[in-house]
Amino acid sequence: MKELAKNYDPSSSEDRIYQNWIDKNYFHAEVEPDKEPYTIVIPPPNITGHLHMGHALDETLQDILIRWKRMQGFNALWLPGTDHAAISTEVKIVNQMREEGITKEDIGREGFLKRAWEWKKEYGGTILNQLKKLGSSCDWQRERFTMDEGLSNAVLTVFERLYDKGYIYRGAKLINWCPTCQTTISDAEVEHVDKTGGFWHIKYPIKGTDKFLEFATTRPETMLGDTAIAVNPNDDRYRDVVGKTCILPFVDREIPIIADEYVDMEFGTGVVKITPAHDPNDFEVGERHGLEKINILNDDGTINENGGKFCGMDRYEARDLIVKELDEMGLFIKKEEINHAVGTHDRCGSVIEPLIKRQWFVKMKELAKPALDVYYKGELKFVPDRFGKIYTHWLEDIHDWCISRQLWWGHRIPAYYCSCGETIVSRTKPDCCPKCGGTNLKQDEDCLDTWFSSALWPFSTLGWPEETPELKHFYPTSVLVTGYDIIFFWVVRMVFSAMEQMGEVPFRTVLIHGLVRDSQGRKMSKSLGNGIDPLELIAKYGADALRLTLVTGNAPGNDMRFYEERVENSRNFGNKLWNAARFVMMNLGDEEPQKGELTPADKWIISKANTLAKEVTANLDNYELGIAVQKVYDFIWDEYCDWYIEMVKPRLYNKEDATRESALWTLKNVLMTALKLLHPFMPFITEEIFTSLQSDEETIVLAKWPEYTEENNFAKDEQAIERIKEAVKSIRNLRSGMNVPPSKKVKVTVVSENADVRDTFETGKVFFATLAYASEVAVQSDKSGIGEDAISTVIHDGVIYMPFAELVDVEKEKERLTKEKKRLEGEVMRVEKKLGNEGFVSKAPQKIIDEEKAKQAKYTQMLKTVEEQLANLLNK
RNA sequence: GGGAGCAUAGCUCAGCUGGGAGAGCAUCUGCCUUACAAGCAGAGGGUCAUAGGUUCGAGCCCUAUUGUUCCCACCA
Repeated sequence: MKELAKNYDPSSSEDRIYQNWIDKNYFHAEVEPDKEPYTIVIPPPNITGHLHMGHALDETLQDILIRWKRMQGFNALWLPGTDHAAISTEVKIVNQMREEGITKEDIGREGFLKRAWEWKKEYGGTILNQLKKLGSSCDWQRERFTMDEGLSNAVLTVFERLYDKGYIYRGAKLINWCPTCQTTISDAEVEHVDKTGGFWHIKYPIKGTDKFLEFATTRPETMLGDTAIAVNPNDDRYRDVVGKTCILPFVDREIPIIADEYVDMEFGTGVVKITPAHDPNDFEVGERHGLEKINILNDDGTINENGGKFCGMDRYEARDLIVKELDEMGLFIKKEEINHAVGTHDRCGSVIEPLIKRQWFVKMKELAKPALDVYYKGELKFVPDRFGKIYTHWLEDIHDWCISRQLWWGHRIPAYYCSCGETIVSRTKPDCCPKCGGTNLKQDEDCLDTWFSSALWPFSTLGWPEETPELKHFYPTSVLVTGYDIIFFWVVRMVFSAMEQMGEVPFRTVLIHGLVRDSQGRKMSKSLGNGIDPLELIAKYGADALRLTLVTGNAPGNDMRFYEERVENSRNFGNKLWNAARFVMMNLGDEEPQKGELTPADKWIISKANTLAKEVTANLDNYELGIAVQKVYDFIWDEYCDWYIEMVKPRLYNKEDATRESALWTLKNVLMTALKLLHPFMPFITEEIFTSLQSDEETIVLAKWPEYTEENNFAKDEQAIERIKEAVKSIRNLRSGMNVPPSKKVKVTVVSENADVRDTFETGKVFFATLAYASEVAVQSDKSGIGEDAISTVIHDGVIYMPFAELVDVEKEKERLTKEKKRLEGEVMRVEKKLGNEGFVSKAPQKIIDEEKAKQAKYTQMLKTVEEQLANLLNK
């Protein structure tokens, strides 16, 4: 027998247990064609990342599913890996270099990449090691990285294929430019932030008249790129000026006054300046009217040579100066404050400048269709379902995806330009130009959007484009677990990529979770400094406690507020379980108990555990993880610890008791079932107890998941024990009301005319006595031998008497019984009203009616007994 | 301008297909009962946002309203 500490200490065991799992290779999944696969690919964290609460939640959910399915006998594969995170990583390295006084240009592309790979080697594994602390049962032998050779090959293959099919094209379009990161970004990466800003009212002189056209703008500096002024064609105010021109100050350009439906007559003055090169709407207007597109910005956000004398100034500096000079010219009218949505870069927060650049795009309309179809056909499900709407809305209103980035860290675009003007897209560098035969080919300088490679993750990680056995066996994956915040970035792109390349969904279900917020409901963020470090919590309370906290009391898709007190409670639960196990082991000693004859109490807990297995499995099947774990928690704490263990104590302490061994057997076996049901949620402590209880050679990781069986269903015994529990509660309530300490034990007499009830209490006499703090228990059919002044409490089909004469305060007793009478009268009335309702009796299901009838009988009987008791009291 | 979520005990939240309102924390009372004081036993506390409707029956379904949070969107 092992000596076990009184308090469970996760820090002393978790790392050891995890190492053992790794050594034994439990998490590795081989291709086994006979076994049904269950696959999850991890949302690859960035190599720059550190484990935060969001990861902890995401990984916990995945680990629960994987561990559960593994126990169910599936060939469970959880494939881990990391994302190269193009911008994040590049920015990080550039910053690091800046501290050393080096720039990218100093060391060149090759030098930079060399450095980046070194950085990856050093820090890229950090987050994965942190995942291990959580207990994640990933197959580490299958770890992948988005820039692995195989995955890079997948990227190039997809690029080439999409290009050949005409889905990828290069063109000069209006794109989102981040002047800080100096790269394009996709629409999904633009975050619209409401800001108050200036709204400058300006007027331009109309040529050939002494009139002006007044308009307002939030970005005065873009006037340098204006190529028209627009009004609504139906606007009578401006009918006569359409077709005339304005003179653009500073650059002295003559720009036409045009009419376009886009202009809202109601808004402002009904006049809009048109800058096709720097605004998406204006771009469209420009296309319709054949306007010139003049780019006035450099990549760093300064004004370029098209800005005349403002050339070289930062755009904001130029803005102020332009307004000032317009004022001097008498063209500035006023400045208002306005609240409007400003596009910012979600990574660095800089204001995005729309501008025209030649970039690579994916044509999305057609690719989106199959991704929508699979959702509407039900081949792809979201849990909860409402997130399907977010998914479809995005796909239905999709724009072409700008995939080129002006970065070095990432997959370089496999396009080669010949001096003859030919563009060749090829996975490998062509020897010569197929058109002119020239050998002076230059590869495109840009890299691909990070999400281009993560979009392929569910199949590239399994070996695609090679037809590997893994791909055949494990694809499509079973479920994808992720937060609602990356549906656009990732989920959407994985689905259309998979549909195009594999012709099949990448996963059947998307399980969406919410955000982990701080105790005040704010997002955890670096800038607020309100982040809670999961690793610190693990060190303090253990990974099991953190996991339990993250999964308890939270419905799928909903955000959760995080309180450390909740982790404390989870830790306490672990300790409770630990002590229950300690109790079992102390009593087991070295025995291996035989089943023997089971008592009603044994059957009751076995039956409860049996039902539990059924319900927990059903909840997990429906992704109701929080409900599932709550049930296991309640079973262990309330039923197993607070009732069953207390019930069997007298049998254990009496070595002569004939049912002692069956008590031990039941204690152990029910505990085993509970441990297994809990294992996916709290893997470490369950393994620690399991191996202590069973043997070090076995593991709960591969234990068989409990299943409901008919032979373990004991409805009658459940009912009997519930009746005793009810009586115990009633007695405790009574004693507590009179402030009787548990140490004061008295004779308890159960009086019932019902033979079954007498039998129940007779059989459970010993533990009933313990639970009810009784010195002895008598069970009889009438009141004979009970003192006149005994106090009583009414139970279903009986009365319980205790000799508390000296403690009884007659007035208080009257009050108590009157209150009880009132309560029961209420119950009887409610039930009778229900049963007297013709509509209820004729329409409600029979089961419900029967239940109500049983209640009617019970409460009527109890009411009658209480009335008798009360009458007796009044007679005194 | 569209779309979605949330509103349940003092606090934070569960409540799965409609069938007598739950948990954790907090509060109050009594217990160091030989597994556990990170514990045990008991108690108080809710017109389930408001108003209608459907139903024999509504926290749950429908409609409207109020408050709140979030997402999407090109009103300069």
